[in-house]
Order: sequence, then C-alpha cells, then structure tokens
Amino acid sequence: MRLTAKSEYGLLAMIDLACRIDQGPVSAREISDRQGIPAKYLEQLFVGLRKAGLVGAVRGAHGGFALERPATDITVLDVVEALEGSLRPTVCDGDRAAVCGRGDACAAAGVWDRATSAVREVLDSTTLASLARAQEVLDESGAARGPVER
Amino acid sequence: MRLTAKSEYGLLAMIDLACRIDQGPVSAREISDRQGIPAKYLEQLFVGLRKAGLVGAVRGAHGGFALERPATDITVLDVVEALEGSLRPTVCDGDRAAVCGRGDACAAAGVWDRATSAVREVLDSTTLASLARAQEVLDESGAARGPVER
DNA sequence: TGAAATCATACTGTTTTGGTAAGGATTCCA
DNA sequence: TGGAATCCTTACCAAAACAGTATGATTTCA
Repeated sequence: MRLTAKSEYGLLAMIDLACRIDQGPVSAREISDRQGIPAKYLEQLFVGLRKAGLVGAVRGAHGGFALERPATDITVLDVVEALEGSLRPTVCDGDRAAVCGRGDACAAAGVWDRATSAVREVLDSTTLASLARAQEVLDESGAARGPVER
Repeated sequence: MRLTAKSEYGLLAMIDLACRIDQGPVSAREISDRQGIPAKYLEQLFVGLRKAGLVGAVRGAHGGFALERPATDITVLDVVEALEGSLRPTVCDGDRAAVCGRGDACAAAGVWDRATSAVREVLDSTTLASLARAQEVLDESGAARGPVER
C-alpha cells in the first residue's frame, strides 16, 4: 500500500479534466503548466490512465485528453490503481506471508488487511465529480480574496 | 504513509513478547528464530521500540526484551510509528502541498488526509493484547491439526 | 510541409529499503 | 576472573523504487 507522486499528480490532472469536461480535449502541456507537474512525467501518467480506460486521447494538433466516463463514475481509487497498481497491503501479502511460516494462521495479517480496506473505502467513496466541485468552490472563494500567493 | 518490513517484523516481535509476558526477558535471538526475522535486523528494530518506550531491555547473559507497558495499552499504531516515524500522508504533505500552488485551497489534499486517518484509526484500535490472544487461539487450533507445513 | 500533440522506450541520479559487518559494552555464571 | 551471552552502536552495502529526463516515432491539423 503506497501512495506516491504518481497518485498526487494523477489526481490533480484528473480533477483538472473534470473541471473542463465541455471544452474538448485538454493537452497534457496545458495541465502540466496549470498544475505544476513536470510535462514529460505527466505524459507517462496519462499512458497509464488511458490504458485503464479512464481517459480518452486525441492525437495530433489540438489533441489532448478527456474523461472517458462521467466524473461521477470515476473514483479516486480508480485513478490510484491505474497508476500504482492494485492497492494491496505492502506487508505480509502473497509470498511475504511465508515469512512468519504461518500462512493463514497469522494474527498480524488481519491488521494489515483491515488497514488496506479502510484506505480502499475512503478512496472508492470519493468521486472526481465531488472533488471537481469542491475545487471550483475553492477557486471561486480564492479568486474573491485575490490571487494565490506563491 | 508507508508500511514496510519494519512494521511487519516489529509487530511480529511485539506479539511474540506479548505472548510471553510472564517469562522474563526474551532474547532477540530467540524471537528471530521463532518468527523468521534476520537476527541483526531485528536488533535494530528493538532500538526503535526501546527508544519509543514500548519495550525494556535487559543486557548481559540471560537478558532480552520485555513489554514496558501492559499489552492492552500498546496499539499497532504505537509499534508502527516507533519504527516508521509519524504516519502522515506521503502525498501532498508539508512542502509538497506547494506543488499545486494552492496550499490549503486544494481539494485533493482532503482525500489523502482522510485515507491516512482511516489507517490510523484501524491501527490505533488494535492492541497487542488482542493480537496475542488471537495468535494463541490460532496456534492452539493449528497444533491440534498437526505441525505447520513449511 | 510544419507545428502540435500523443505514444513508446530507454536512461539516470537520488533515496529508500533491507539487510550485513564489526566491534564495543554490559551482565551472568562457572 | 574469564568466558559466554546479550544488548548497543556505527558503518557499510546491494538492490529496488522513485521521480524524473531524453530521444524519437507517430498522428493530426492548418
């Protein structure tokens, strides 16, 4: 169970797309500028997102990416697993269970499973739509107070 | 937020200790044999556990380690944080929040926070006492069915 | 055709991980 | 008193993961 920059960048990019669903394809370059994500790195992330069926790509000039499903049907878990692989316990999974020589008869394994399930539940119950809406509200109130300090 | 072999090994060792509270100090060597943990690596882990006040050490021949508090007062979170440091989101924490240039005005940050809180809650609501008890039950039923296959 | 954009693959410097090595310090027991 | 057992400390190391960069091919529009 690991959450790295891939998840962070990927989620920012997906929220960005969700905020612009009716504007046609959005280029990776545009998103990388807006979100402060290294351009070439973001390109790689979009490969994963596309292969997972979360975004569609339009190649060539004026191309870009767009959500392939409604934002209400894409969860944060979808994004994370597209980029980081299946979200399993990093400890005591698969072969590692053999470490303690107990297999199923290991009391510790249950704790890691419950922790992973708890994360999955949080990520799976949050949709891109709700995050995009929240971000728009934040942007509006921020704009009302003036530009963001950097 | 990362759970590595340190947490897995450390928790196994602590459960081992909790199952032997009334037997005086238990040596690292003994635990490493029983749990299949590299001996010298386990020694390092005990340094962290001792500095966190979770175990007490007795040096010299017939020395070893013992729980410093009742097993009912030690949670899995205590063990994990003693070994891995404070359990915070690995994404969008501290300086990383500056990545998106939004600071507090970032909708994504809330998701990572909720995920981390969910893990903390699971780990903090599980005590060594309950795990030790569960392990003893598993060991008994396993012993009744014969030796564990390896 | 040329610019804009995705797609694919390979490379790289840094950090983390999961140990190992070597020896020192302390305590018990014969 | 001298081992032997045990914890303590520090240093070292190889492999993997991470966070990008680099290069170039391919596709599309104007």
